[in-house]
Amino acid sequence: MTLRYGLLGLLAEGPASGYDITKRFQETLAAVWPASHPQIYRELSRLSEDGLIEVHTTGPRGRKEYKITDSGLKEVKNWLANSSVDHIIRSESLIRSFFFWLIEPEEVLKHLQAEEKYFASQATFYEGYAAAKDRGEFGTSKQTESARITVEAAARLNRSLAEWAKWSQEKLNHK
Amino acid sequence: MTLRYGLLGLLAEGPASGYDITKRFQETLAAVWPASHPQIYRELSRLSEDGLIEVHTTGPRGRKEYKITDSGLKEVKNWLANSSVDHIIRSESLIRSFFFWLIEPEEVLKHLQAEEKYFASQATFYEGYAAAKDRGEFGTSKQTESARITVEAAARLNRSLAEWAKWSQEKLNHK
DNA sequence: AAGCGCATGTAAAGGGTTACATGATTGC
DNA sequence: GCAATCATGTAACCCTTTACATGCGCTT
Repeated sequence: MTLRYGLLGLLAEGPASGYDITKRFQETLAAVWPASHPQIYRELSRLSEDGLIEVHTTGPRGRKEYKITDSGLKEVKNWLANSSVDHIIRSESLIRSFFFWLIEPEEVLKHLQAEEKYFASQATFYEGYAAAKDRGEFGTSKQTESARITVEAAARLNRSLAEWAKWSQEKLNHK
Repeated sequence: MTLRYGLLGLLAEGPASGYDITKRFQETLAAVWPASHPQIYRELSRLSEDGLIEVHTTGPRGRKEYKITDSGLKEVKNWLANSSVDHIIRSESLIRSFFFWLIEPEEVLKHLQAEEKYFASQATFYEGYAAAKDRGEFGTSKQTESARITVEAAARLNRSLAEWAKWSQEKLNHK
């Protein structure tokens, strides 16, 4: 159901087509909830069937702009305010660490170095994004303020995983 | 494919039945990669078909103990050493934050308080677990050392999300 | 007129959850 | 004898990914 609410949330900002939303998802939400275009188009059809969104305008090349309906807006708000949070997190990166004992320490170190580099570069990216938002480069709308909070989480998560990878290397070296 | 390698990894420690592995998954890997028993039984059948594991002994109540084969062991090791890491992380908790602007600040604060509490309690749990491991309560095997690294990640992740939730509340209050 | 990017979709296959179902053994 | 727990599985459904498919519009 999460994708459903993600789409409603994006449409709450204003009308958009499946294509627009796909791009928006890639740009902003891919870090916390990836979604591919077939999935998005299908879910938009369902939302439309259920009356939570409706076709606003049609453009060239069969472009369909969707608009959120009143019941759709009610639905997202209710999700945000009253539903319980699903805390499940899956990380291939972390499950791998559980099995490090199966390979040679040198290979583990090599792996952890690459992981540290990856997470650090991600963290740096989000930290820079956060700083730009703080300088006001994306305006001061409510939406921007919420996005700032999400970016903070992405930055912190990646930074702490980078530090974890570093800590793990030290742990392996000192014994 | 990740579940597949997770099962092979657990079986690399020694023979176990689907039931045993389900429990083991619940206890140790649920934090980083949840798996339900139907999924596990199905994957074990496939692994057996593919010759990566084999039935070792059969016990009471149709209990089947599986044992990893040489090619199975080769397969996990190869996964760990040579395959590229999938860094995708999905978090409903974080995608929600992107849409905070849709609800009242008081509701956001209430929500963030609950989130902070949840993540902090998880963090405390894993930190305690890590401390127990450091006191040697789980022995000093290679497996324990790897698990220690995974637990460290779980602790850090949850701690940083708890801090993020706290930071977000302050951010909302100071403006 | 050719090629690129816009824009929308379908199809197939696999991953994952939830509910249902069954029977055996152990402990009280 | 009864209840709890062990132990395995099937079925139905939904979510997600990857590959395939198509046609329009703009730019060069």
